Amino acid sequence: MTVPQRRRAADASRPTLRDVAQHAQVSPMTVSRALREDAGVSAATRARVLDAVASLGYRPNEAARSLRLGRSDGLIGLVVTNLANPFYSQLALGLEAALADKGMRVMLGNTGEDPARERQLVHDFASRRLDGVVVVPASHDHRHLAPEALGGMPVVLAASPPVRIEVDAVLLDDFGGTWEATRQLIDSGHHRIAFLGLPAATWTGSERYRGYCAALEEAGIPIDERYSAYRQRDVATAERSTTRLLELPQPPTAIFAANNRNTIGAYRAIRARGADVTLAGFDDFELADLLGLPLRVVGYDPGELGREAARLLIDRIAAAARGQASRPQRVVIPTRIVEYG
Amino acid sequence: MTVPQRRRAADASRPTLRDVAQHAQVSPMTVSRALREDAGVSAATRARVLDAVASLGYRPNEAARSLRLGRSDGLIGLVVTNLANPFYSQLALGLEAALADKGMRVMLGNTGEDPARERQLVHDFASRRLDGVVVVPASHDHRHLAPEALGGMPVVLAASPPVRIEVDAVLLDDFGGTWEATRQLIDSGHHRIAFLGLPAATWTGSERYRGYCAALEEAGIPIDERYSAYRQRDVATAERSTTRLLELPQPPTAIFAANNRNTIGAYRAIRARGADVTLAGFDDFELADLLGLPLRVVGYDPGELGREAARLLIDRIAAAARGQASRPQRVVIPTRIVEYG
DNA sequence: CTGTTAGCGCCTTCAG
DNA sequence: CTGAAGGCGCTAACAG
Repeated sequence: MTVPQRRRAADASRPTLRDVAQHAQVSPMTVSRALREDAGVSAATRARVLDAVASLGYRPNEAARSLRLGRSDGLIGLVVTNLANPFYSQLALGLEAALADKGMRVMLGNTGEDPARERQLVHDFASRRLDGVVVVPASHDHRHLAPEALGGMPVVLAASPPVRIEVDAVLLDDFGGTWEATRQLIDSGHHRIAFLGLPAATWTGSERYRGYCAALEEAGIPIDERYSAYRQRDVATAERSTTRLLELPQPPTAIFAANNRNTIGAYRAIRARGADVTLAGFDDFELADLLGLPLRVVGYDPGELGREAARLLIDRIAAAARGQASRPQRVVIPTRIVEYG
Repeated sequence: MTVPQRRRAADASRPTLRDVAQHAQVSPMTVSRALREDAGVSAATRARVLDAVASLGYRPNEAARSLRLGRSDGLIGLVVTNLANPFYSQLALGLEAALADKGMRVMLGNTGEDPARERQLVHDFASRRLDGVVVVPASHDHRHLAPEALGGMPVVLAASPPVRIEVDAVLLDDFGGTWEATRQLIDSGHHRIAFLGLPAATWTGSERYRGYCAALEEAGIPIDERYSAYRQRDVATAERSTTRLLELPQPPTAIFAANNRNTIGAYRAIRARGADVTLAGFDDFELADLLGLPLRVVGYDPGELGREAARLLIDRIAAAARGQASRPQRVVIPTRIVEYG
């Protein structure tokens, strides 16, 4: 029978609570308490402990802590569809900042719009016992995102409301922002307004289309399908769709683009043809003011989405820890119209 | 004496390996082996195990695994200065993608250019026993980033080479890219070329300035300090600095901007004054082609930085696991000149 | 091929 | 105010 070694050899591994205890001539328990400021440790002892911690360069092992506590220590997952999109990276930054304030961290996952990958990621996050997860869903049916399916891990959706599950969500005022911008186009005398849309199956896509339709309807302008049949996600496709719109016998005099990809694609097409069309779109973006074309965008603070998601998640986690279950909340981030050019 | 309860009550906690073992009528060890495809489990047993896993919805507890193995399971830290900058978010995306391929994950940290926060983040990551960390340093002295100071956690620097420590690094061809772009400005007949720089204490700032100086020197053009004394990080400051340059008695006929913030700031100033100045800069950016001004940029693939960092780190981690220590590597991502307008 | 033993580092519970 | 015991879920090292 071999003697089990207390430490896995003299490798570069960090000192443990035991080492600190030995160094400070106290029991491990006392060190643990001293470090967590658990009332009931004399000032003198605490000082000795902190001294030992400093001189050994001790840092607690989060894995052990997690295991013992049954939860990760302040780790939140973030699942987005495309981090290269400034919208999501700013959301990530807002989330990171809000959590870092509370000593928490973000674990990152990118789905590339693939629902299978989304499912895989949240399950992995659940395995890792993260305290919670913020998801910008790529899927339409969210049942795999239910906390009950994830070992009780709280979930907050961002940019899209829950479907077939009940969880908190942070949303943009997709409908209202689009409605307002469209109304302003109408007010400036436009009647033939085209809509350059996102895939209709997406929440943002359909809400923004709804806002557009509502504004037209309200003004008594019939919705002409020829002006709204194009649904695309990337700049190149948006550009082609716009070109087709501009080639109609009676081209639109204004275009509302459902997001920054579409706005930029539309801009490229308009500029390439030197067309006389007024452009408006959802999402503000850098350099929007320098395009040399009157442009009206629906702006908002993407970081705020992240910060609000953090808030909802932290509240939810705290409630769960107390065994409380409250009704899912829904927060809407306001939008504002910004005019350029 | 109380009976210690095996499970912490009937809460929403996930089934454990033991539960699976019981369900499959085998020992926990067998389940462990079956799941990790550790050779030496009969096909029949494995099938029973997998069955039990499926019916219980079992997922391994990563915290326990980490604790037992003394390392986190495929977790890499990423510390950047500003995730809102597309450069870093694309780097993050490249890293995430490269790691996800190997079942690994990224933990995110944003320093906001604050060295104190950088130090805090890497130490926290070390506490969490991450397998390694990629850092875009905000600090100038990197001793706090030495693996020896971090419990042996491997470190890879990005965008900036190590100072006072020896670790792997992924760099851009800051010098070469700038040199080439400046040379091209000279070749097109420019003599009074201004340099709109980053803080001189930064690696990228000084390397790019060096490239600019080298090109001028090579062409026999003396370096005129009045054309290169401005060093700034954000668009607004760059715009003001450019305006000052344009107001010189003998304004420059061309400007090289050290990064996309400076290029955009310069563009704003040039456009506001309707100045006749040729613009070039480091970093490609969206809409660069639509500014309606001839523009030459030093382009490269930011995602490649992340992917290369992943590669270096994975190699380093594997080597460390084998107890090998090889010389630090340095990878340089090539740049290319892109012309617009 | 499968099971037993022991312990990773920490914290909850109970004794002193 | 401090210490001892024990176990969170998993797996390396030994039996059988």
